[in-house]
Amino acid sequence: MEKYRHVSSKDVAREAGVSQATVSYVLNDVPGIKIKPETRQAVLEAAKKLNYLPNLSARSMRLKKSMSIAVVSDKNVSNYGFIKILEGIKDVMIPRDYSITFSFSKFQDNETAQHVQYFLSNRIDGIIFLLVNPSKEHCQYLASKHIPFVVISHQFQEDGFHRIKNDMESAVREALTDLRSKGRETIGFFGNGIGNFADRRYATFHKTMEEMNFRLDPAQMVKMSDSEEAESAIAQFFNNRSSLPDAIICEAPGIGFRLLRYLAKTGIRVPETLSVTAFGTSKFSPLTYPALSAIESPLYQMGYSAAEMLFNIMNGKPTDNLVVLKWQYVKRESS
Amino acid sequence: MEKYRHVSSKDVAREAGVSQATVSYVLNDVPGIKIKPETRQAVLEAAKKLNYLPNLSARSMRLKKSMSIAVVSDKNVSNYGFIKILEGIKDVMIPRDYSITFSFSKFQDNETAQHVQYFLSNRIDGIIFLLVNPSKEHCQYLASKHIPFVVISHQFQEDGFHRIKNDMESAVREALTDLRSKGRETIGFFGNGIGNFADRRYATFHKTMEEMNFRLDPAQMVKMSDSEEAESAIAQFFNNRSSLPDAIICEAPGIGFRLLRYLAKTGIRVPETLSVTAFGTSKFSPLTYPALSAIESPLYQMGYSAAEMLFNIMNGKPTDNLVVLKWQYVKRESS
DNA sequence: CTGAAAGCGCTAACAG
DNA sequence: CTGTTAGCGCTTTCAG
Repeated sequence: MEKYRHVSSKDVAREAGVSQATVSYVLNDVPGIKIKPETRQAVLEAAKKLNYLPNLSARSMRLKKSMSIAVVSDKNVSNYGFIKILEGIKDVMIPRDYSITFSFSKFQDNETAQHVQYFLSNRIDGIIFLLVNPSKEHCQYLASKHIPFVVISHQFQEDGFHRIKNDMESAVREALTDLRSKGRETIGFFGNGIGNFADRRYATFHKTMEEMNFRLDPAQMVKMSDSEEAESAIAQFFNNRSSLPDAIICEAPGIGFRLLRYLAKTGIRVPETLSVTAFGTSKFSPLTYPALSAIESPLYQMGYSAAEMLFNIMNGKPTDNLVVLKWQYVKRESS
Repeated sequence: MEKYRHVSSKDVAREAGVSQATVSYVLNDVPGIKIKPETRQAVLEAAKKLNYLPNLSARSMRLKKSMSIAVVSDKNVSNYGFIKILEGIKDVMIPRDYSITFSFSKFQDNETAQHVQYFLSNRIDGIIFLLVNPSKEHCQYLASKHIPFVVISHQFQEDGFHRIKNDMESAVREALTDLRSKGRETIGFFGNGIGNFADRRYATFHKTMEEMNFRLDPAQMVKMSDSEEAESAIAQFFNNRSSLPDAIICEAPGIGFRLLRYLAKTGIRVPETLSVTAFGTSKFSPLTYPALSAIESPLYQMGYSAAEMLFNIMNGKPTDNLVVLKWQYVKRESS
C-alpha cells in the first residue's frame, strides 16, 4: 500500500512563513499565547490550503493521550440497548474529538483483559462498560492503575466507582398502580431473578409489591431466562395451574415476547384475561399484537451521562460519581 | 489525571542489558534478523517482568499505520445485523492486532466525512461500510486518495470496488418452491422497493417469480417502508380487497412483524389463510406467533469476509474484490 | 549478532 | 509575539 503523503505542520509552517511552533499555537488556540492577527490568519489560510490535518499518532505520543475511549461490551448484549446507548456516548465524545473503540473483551485476568491492554498501550484513555458487569475486584484493579472508567449497567451495584445508576422504582410503582386501577391484584413475575434480591428488577418488583400491599404469591413466579428454555417453562406454568394470575411482569422483553407468543397460541386473551408487562426496551415491543407494555430505561441518556462523566474523569474535571436516571412505564396494549 | 507511568522499550533494554534495537528485534520477530538465543531469552524475560506493552501511538507514528479500522454505519442500521456483522469483523481484526473504531458518520462532503478525516489524521488504516451505501462518487474519491475500504451492503452494486455481495436468488427460489408445494400461487410483496429494480430484494423477488412462472399481480404489491406508516398501508390493503393473496413476502422483518400483528388483530389465520415470509434477520423472528419465516443473509460471514478483504488490501496482499455469500431460507411457522 | 543514532510529527519550555 | 530546541517511544538503517 502506497500511502498518501501526510501534510505535516512543518509544511504548513513553511507555507505560512512561520515556525512550526506558531502553527501549533494557533491551530490549538493555546491559552495564554498571543498571536498577531495577521500571523494567525496566514497560518489558518496555509492550513486550509494544504488541507492540513494533524497526525494524531504523533499528537497522542506527545500528549500521552490517545483521544479515544473504549466501549466494552459483549455479544450477548441487548442490541437495541447497545445502539441507543452508543448513540448517547457518541453525541458527547465525538464533538470533543474523542473516537470510540470497540472491545468485546471477556474478563479474564486483570492484566490480559483487552481494554486494559488497550489502555496500557496508549490506545485508549478511558473505558465505558456498556451493559456488562466488571467484577468488584476488577474495578479495584482498574482504579489501582488509575484507569478511568464508568459502568453502565442495570445490575452493577458496587459503590465507590463511577457509574450510571437507574431508578426503576417510580416506573414500577406506576405500572402496578395502573394494574390495580383495573382490579388486577394477583401479579406474577417471570424471570431469572426470582428470589434473588441482588437482581434489581426482581428486587424492585418485590419491594414495590410489598409497599403497595399486593399479595406476593410464590406460585405465580417462575424462574426462567431470556432464552429458548423459557418456552417450556411458560408452557409448564400454564399447564399446571388451574387459577391464573391477573397480570405477569416479565424480566426482559424477550420473555414478554415468548409469553405473548404462548398466549396467542393457546388463545388466552391479552390483556382481558391476562395482562403482560415487561422490563426493558426493544424496538419490537410496539410491533407485537397486542403491543407489549414495558418498563423502559433511558438508554440514550445513560450513554450520554456516562460519557460526560468519563470525559470529566479523564480531564481532571470535577464530576459526580453517580448519576441516577429514571425508568419509565410505557403503556401499550398488553397491560 | 495522573497517568500510570508507561514502561518503555528502553526500560526493557536496560533490564535485559541490551540495546533498545535488540528489544525491538526480538519482540517483533523481525525477519532476517538473527538473535542469539540467550539474548532473546533475556529480552523476553525482562519484558514479561516489567509487564511491557509497546506504546502504540509511538509505533503508529513510526510505522505510519494506526493498526485500527473504522466501521462506518448509521443509527438506522438493523441492530441485529449490526452486531452480528461486527462480530465477524472482530474475529478477524482483533487476532491480527487491529482495533475497531466506530464512526456514525453521515456522508457530507468527501473531505469532511468523519472516516476520511480519521484516515487522513492517521487514526485508522481502512474502512468498512457496514450496511450503509457510500455513493459511487464518494467511493471514487476514497480510491483516489488510496484509502482502503470495503462495502458491506445488501444494496450496493457499484463494480470495481471491494465489496461483499450476496446472492439471494437461491434462497428466494427455495422459499417460492416451498410456497408452491403448498399450492400457494398468488404471492404479494410488501415493501419500499416495489417497482424499483435497483432494490435487490424486490428485483430478486420479481425475477424469480417470473422464472418460476408465478403470476405477478400488481394489485398484491404494496409500497411501504419499515416504519409506523406501514401499519396504515397494511390496513388499507386488507380493507380494500375482497380477494387475498395466498402469501406475502415482506421486504424487512419489521414489515413482517407489523403484518403479523395486523393479521392477529383481525383474526386472519397464518399460515392457513395467508402465508407470510420476510427478508432479513431478526432476533425476534422466532418469537412471534406464528414464528416468522425468513430469507436471511449470512451476517457473521459477511463481516468476516469483509474484514479479511480489508486486511489484505491494507497489507498489500492479493485479494478478490468481490465475495459472494448466499442467503438462506429459514422456514419457521408463518409460511 | 548487536548497538548507536536518526527521525517519524507533534507540543511546550525557554529564549529572544 | 514568535522561533529554537528538545524529546515523547518506537523502528531501522548503518556500522561494527
